[in-house]
Amino acid sequence: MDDQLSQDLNTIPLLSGLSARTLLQLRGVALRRTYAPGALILLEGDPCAAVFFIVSGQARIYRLSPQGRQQVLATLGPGQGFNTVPPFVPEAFNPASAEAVSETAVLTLRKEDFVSLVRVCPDLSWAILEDFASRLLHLTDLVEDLALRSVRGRLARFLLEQADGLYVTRQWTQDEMAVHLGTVRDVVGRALRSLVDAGLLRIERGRIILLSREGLEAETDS
Amino acid sequence: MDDQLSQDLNTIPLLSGLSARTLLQLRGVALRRTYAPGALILLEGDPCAAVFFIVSGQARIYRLSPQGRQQVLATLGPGQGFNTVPPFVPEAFNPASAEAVSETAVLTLRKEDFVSLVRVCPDLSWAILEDFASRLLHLTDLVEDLALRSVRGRLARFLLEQADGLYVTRQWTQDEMAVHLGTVRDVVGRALRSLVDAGLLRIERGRIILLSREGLEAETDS
DNA sequence: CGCACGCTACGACAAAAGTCAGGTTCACGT
DNA sequence: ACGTGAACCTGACTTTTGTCGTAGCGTGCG
Repeated sequence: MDDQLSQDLNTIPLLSGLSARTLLQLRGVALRRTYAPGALILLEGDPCAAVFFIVSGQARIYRLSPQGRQQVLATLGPGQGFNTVPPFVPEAFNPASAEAVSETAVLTLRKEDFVSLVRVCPDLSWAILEDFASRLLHLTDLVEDLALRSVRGRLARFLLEQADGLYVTRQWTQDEMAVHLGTVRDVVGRALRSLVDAGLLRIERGRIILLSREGLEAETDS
Repeated sequence: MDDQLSQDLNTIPLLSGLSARTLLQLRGVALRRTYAPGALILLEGDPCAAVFFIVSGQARIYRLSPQGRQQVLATLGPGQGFNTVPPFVPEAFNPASAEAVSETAVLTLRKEDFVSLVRVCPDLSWAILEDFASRLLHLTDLVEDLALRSVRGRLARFLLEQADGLYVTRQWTQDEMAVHLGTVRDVVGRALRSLVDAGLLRIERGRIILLSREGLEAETDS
């Protein structure tokens, strides 16, 4: 019983807690797929056919504007699910696009299978409630950011979030930051420089050093 | 059994579908309160003590910036609930402020009562899932609006949404629109005028007339 | 009637955000 | 070594957004 699919299921907290009986059922309907880096997993506006859970790799969830600008809603890693919202509303369309950041493996469930699973399993429905709740909070923060803060303020917040202590080690390109902050590369570049000029940051190859968390916190408002 | 509380419960779809037994339980723990127009119902950042359901009136849910600017997240009417999210996350703080728009009556449940109610009642938890799902979609749209559209575009979308056919009858002040659109009064004023100049709107006392829904749809992108 | 108040109009201005073009650096593969 | 492309820097420029002060206009009320 510890084949590929079982291992995959174990990496997904939402599903791994299910009863042995439900798991057995699940094995019959779950499908495993992999995507190359950059591959489109689903397109916003399409009818919702399935829900996804990431086994390995990362996926970026985003919206596109008519002009082609992006806004990232979330970047998800192993164990997290996406496109789990539309099954619960009457007209089920994918609310956002998703693409693989790195080589990414997912489990998919047809919408109907997912819904009936949730119906019979209170634990699962509770887990999804918690998931939705935290996503609502996250989106609310994002809305506040976009509506009430300048790019500079958003960038400061973003860096504070990303930083592990004083160091942001993950390599972010300005373009990536831009789509997270709801703006464009050039503007991120300027904002970064202006924070550097203000003595709040230092940029070295491959990482960013926060010289003053307090200073950045202050930039946060406005 | 058809006292005040029963009537109140009946106006709330989320709760009215509960079993007679659960309802009885509910009657013991639900509290009725009323708020004058403009009264603050809850303040963002405070520890979450209770969840709310509107019996009559309206409530505006919003976030405040350090500078005092607002962003409205939702305006809710009878039957709808708010502050229902924090009970599902580990550290429960009110995610937003709420104030009564008109004279407003609410039922409140202590967080713990609400949670145990959800735990024992699958119908309720399903209903909340649906509620959360539609709120996630709504917030996602809001994020796209704020990140990817100009004020002009947002205003166009807003008016199209508000309009019943070609007429927006509800009296919106520019200030109210501004807090919905994540901007300030002056800017809404300018955007309105520019849409009027473009021949897409006419403004009469007490209402706004959309002269061309197609034209406004076009303004929608950007 | 006259006054206060809320809402709006308008113009001038400042700041922020977005756009564009040219040039630099650096990693990578041939 | 060389070319290529991605990422980034830079400055100039436009547009959008935000801010301010002043003024008009209607409604309601003493």
